[in-house]
Amino acid sequence: MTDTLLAPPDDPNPEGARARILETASRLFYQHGLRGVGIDRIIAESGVAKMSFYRHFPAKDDLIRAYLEGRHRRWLAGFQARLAARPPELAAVVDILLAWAAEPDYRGCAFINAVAEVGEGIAGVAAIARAHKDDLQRLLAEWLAPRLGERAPMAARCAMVVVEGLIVRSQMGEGELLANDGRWLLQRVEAEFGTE
Amino acid sequence: MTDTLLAPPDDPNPEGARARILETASRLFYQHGLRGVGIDRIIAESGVAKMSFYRHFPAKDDLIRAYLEGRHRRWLAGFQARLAARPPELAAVVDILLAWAAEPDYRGCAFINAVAEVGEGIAGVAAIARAHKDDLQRLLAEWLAPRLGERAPMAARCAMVVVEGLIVRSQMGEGELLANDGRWLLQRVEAEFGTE
DNA sequence: TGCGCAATATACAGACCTGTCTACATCAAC
DNA sequence: GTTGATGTAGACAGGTCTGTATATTGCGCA
Repeated sequence: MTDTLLAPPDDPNPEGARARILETASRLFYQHGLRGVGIDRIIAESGVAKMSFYRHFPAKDDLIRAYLEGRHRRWLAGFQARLAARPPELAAVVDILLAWAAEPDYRGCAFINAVAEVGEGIAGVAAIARAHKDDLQRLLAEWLAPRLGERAPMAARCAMVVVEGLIVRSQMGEGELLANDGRWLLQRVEAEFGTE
Repeated sequence: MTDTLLAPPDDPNPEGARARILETASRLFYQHGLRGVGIDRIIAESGVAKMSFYRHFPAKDDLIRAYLEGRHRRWLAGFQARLAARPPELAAVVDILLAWAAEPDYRGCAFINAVAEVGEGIAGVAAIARAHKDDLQRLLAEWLAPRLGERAPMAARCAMVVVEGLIVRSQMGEGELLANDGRWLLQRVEAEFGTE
């Protein structure tokens, strides 16, 4: 299992201008925000010529969408791998989220952050973020299905509210008792939808 | 009661450069993000000269902090006024939040958004945001106290996780079943901490 | 009347940002 | 060997951003 929640890059080959640009942009965008990082910095830190950049990404917004789509795939892959390693009890979700939040460069959910920053200001961003959350909810529902049956989708929907709350509160530095509260809330969800 | 959750400005007098600047900045910063609005636009839309602006706010970051502090006071005042009008049952919180989320210019929590956008990038922003959340949690605990007694602080802490989840999910456009899920989750919290 | 203060209008400096352009190097395929 | 795709290096245009400087106006007040 990887050290970080995020699965490794699609293209592990550090050669290739496009892969290097995406890798650098992912790190910088997540850390400093979409508008907090300029093209020049991404070009400099990825060791690529400006013309190479604009050959692969006609505009900065294209890079932003590619970053979000890549992160969507990698984050979900990493999350799914960790989920699959545990029986379908929602306490596992709290463990995974809090291990993620404890990573040194943790800055919350990249998709919440992107919507919070630019809203509808960059075409496609809101749609990608929504798709990410939908896929995560679906993933949870499928994982819960063996235990909760046809009620799994409803449980996943409720769990998502708690999941978002845990992500945001840990981002705001409220790390103290999140493990207890999160575990307890999700146990309630599980109990509700697990019983007949 | 006001039409919006936000209480009216501290200085309802639209005369005075400082008040007009803050009013304009509040609207624009909330709507387009801190880095998405330039000084020039704020100056133009508030009908103020550039020198007047810099007399009141030595730098843009000072305006940003003033905006967040003002919003902190006004939002909490508006929320408290609505809470006070209802008996301390957590379903009221869901009603208030969803009425807020239904306002036409709703874009989530200004403090979550500010932290999501700039993180530690602007001095003081993270601290103001944390103070806002702490005060909100305290307010909830005090409101719940007549009903839940000494367990009110714990209930408020759990409720905050759900509150953040509801705010973020409604911001991401997931408005469908939030009322049901939110009400149900908070009823669980209430039941847990209300029984002996 | 004249002083002082707050505000206005506007020009400007210097940095940074996105995106384009030219010129050249490498290398594989046909 | 020529062609085309991919890459590097760096200058440049045009816009926007923050923040400063200059000159002027309106007004209360002594």
